[in-house]
Amino acid sequence: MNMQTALRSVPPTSPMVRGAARLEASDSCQQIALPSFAAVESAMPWTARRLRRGAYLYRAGMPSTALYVVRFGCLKSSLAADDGDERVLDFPMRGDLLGADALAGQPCATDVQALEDSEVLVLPVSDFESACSRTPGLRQDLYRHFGTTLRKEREHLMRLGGMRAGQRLARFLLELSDRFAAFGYSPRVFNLRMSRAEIGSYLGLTLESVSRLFSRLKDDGLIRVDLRKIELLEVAALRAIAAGHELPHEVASGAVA
Amino acid sequence: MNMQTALRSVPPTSPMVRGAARLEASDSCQQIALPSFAAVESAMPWTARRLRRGAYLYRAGMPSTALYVVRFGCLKSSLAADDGDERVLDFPMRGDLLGADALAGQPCATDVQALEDSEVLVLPVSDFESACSRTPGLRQDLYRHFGTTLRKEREHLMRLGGMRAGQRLARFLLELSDRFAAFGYSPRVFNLRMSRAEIGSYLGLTLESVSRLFSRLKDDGLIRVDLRKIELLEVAALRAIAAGHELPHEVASGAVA
DNA sequence: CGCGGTATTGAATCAAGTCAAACTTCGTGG
DNA sequence: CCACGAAGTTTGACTTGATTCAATACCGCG
Repeated sequence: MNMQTALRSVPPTSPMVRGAARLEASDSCQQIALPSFAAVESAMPWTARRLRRGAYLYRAGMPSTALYVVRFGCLKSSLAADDGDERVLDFPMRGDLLGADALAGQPCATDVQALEDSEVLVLPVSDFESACSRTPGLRQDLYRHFGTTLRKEREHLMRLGGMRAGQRLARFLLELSDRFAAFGYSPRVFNLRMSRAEIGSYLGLTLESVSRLFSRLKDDGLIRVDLRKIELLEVAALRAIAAGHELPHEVASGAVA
Repeated sequence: MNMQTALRSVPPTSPMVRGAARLEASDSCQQIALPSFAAVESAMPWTARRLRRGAYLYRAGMPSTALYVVRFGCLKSSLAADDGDERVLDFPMRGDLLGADALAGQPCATDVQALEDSEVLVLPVSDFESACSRTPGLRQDLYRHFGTTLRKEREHLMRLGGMRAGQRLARFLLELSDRFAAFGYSPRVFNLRMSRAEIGSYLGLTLESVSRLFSRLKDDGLIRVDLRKIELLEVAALRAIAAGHELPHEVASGAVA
């Protein structure tokens, strides 16, 4: 397909896009999804693949040939509903594992598109599977990955069913905050990589509702928001909203405690 | 339908509930989730466990020790939202695999309760894991299982986000119909095992809405419904609704066939 | 028989969606 | 570098689908 597009336009600094086995511990990308990955004894060939903003890693229906671990950037996995328009399922970021359908020998189930310039580690499925057969720890990691993925989906289900719009958005912001924090970035100030429409699709809301909710949070002094620049001002209050306490009513008029 | 094996209650003294390795092909329970399970060469100890209506297979937070495959019956997996009330995540039935958290060494993530008298196959996790290490096919099945589970969750996500209430219920009914059909039961006439409240929780609706929607479908002549007894009369029209075409307008007015 | 859990139905309310318009930002190419 | 058009965002007015509250009916069961 479009292998050429973003494939190996590798940084001039590192001539080695290919490697085998053990990555340095500092390469934290796989630490999260596959902690024991670095400990794999046998050679495990891998490739890096760069994606420009807007480029697709793969699309639904394509034969799946590899697993991917996000090294940096932010992507969007989505699926076209039968009524045509897309529904956003997740925003994979550093450390997230993608393309697990490959393990089941099934075609790609979703579209995955880069929201900003990103890079993923490519793990050919056959290599991975054979590594799995040799390495219980890797299997374990994989199970854990599936477990946490399912858990996240479940939580997402909770969000969509029976949760007010404000609650959903508050959760979304806090989740993003946590993820950025885990990367060592600021949990209070960050840039959204996705549009209002994409957030809305993810949360089961319209883009207008998302916009309105942002404005509301801003008016209430809980966040600062300018386009995609976000700053969380009252995390405690946000947590309260996320927990369902719609508003402790006139939260902190002056109390920044 | 419920084979005699079902009649073995579970007195601790009964040696008959234990077995090893290859189950008969007729024991279709694992065919669905784990096709190659029956082909496992080495001994794979298993136990059957019966659950009375209302009994819990496990509860969220409990240490997980085994995988389960439903042999017959209908269960409910749910999770208490932080606001207290429970959210139904799934209605596992024959062939469905439960408790995959065990593989990741994590505690049970959900509550699982029997909606009617049910039986599950118990597969101790250590045995299962060792069988996995020896049997690529079993691993493959497992991957496939995770793949389809994720796919189902995704579909469920689609339902909850951006889908009208009528659409959700229509989908729910058709999905049930398909599952029953796969079991060899009638896809047109069946009994709901769950209450309106549970359906509502599953679909992200209130029980009143569910009730109303049932009545509406009945009035429109698409289904016959009496409490939990369901008969699908106009499957095509239901599919149309499920697909988003709200109503092909005055469907078959007169055809109560 | 009457009781408790379950289901249906109605009326009023409200949250979120829809439609529409104005405005800002961003990227592209002149 | 600026201008332009496309895309993204905000905001308003209005509509509506679904919830909420509440009353009633029903089934199954002891």
